[in-house]
Amino acid sequence: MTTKAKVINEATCCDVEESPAEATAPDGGIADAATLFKALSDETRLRMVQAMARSQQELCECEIVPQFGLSQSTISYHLKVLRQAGIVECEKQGLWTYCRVNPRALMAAVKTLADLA
Amino acid sequence: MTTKAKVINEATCCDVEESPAEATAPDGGIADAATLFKALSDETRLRMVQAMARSQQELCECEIVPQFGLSQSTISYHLKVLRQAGIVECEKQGLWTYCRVNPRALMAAVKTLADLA
DNA sequence: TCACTATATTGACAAACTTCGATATAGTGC
DNA sequence: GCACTATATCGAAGTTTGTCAATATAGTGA
Repeated sequence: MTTKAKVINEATCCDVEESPAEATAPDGGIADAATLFKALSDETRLRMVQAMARSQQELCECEIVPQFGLSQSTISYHLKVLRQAGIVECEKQGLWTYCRVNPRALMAAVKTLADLA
Repeated sequence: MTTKAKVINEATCCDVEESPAEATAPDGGIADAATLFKALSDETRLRMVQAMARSQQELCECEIVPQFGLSQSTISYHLKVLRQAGIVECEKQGLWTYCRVNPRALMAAVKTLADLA
């Protein structure tokens, strides 16, 4: 590896040969982690997840809508983003859709982050 | 709380009185958490953090640039985002800027995530 | 001083995201 | 069937993000 310590007495700093192998290596799930963090990067979605986490029961989407002052279609969109990232799981029961946090997805993110710290 | 369990025998689901107090309450740092996750939501930035975490020494920005196939200004931009989110810390030494991960910021994110799981 | 190096900033542009209203889909109950 | 409810999807508008080339700023060393 060409990792370089703080040695000031060097001519130039940037004569590092490129290592695309490392850059494009199958880094375990960095792309997945990015998707996950992107889903969590919106304040509304974070609050939605928080509401689900705090509720002991599964939350119905129609209970979420009035709490956020956003249109139903917007909430539905955010829920979709969260579902696609695997952060929440929803179950349809007749007309209603019940949602809950998927702790395993969050814990995977925790692990990724902890490895970077 | 009007949190509702899975009780199917109800007329309508949505006669929940709005509770903006709960929605706009001073939720400890949800906005900060969103900023932090936003900084981590880009694959390039995640890889940059990963590179810094893996390197035992502090990394010089000029070492990062050739590894990502992106322009110097783009890398500089991403570094700025990471710095502003508190995820990395940089130190200028003459011409070079040395960067390292700030584990405390990452651990704060870990805590936020774990609380949601 | 001058040439060179590393980094930051600016302006432009395309792509992606967030939001809405309108509309579509589908279950419930009369 | 019909009216009503809950969700999903679509299309449009406005905002934000990621990227680059060009340029600016600043340190180094002859």
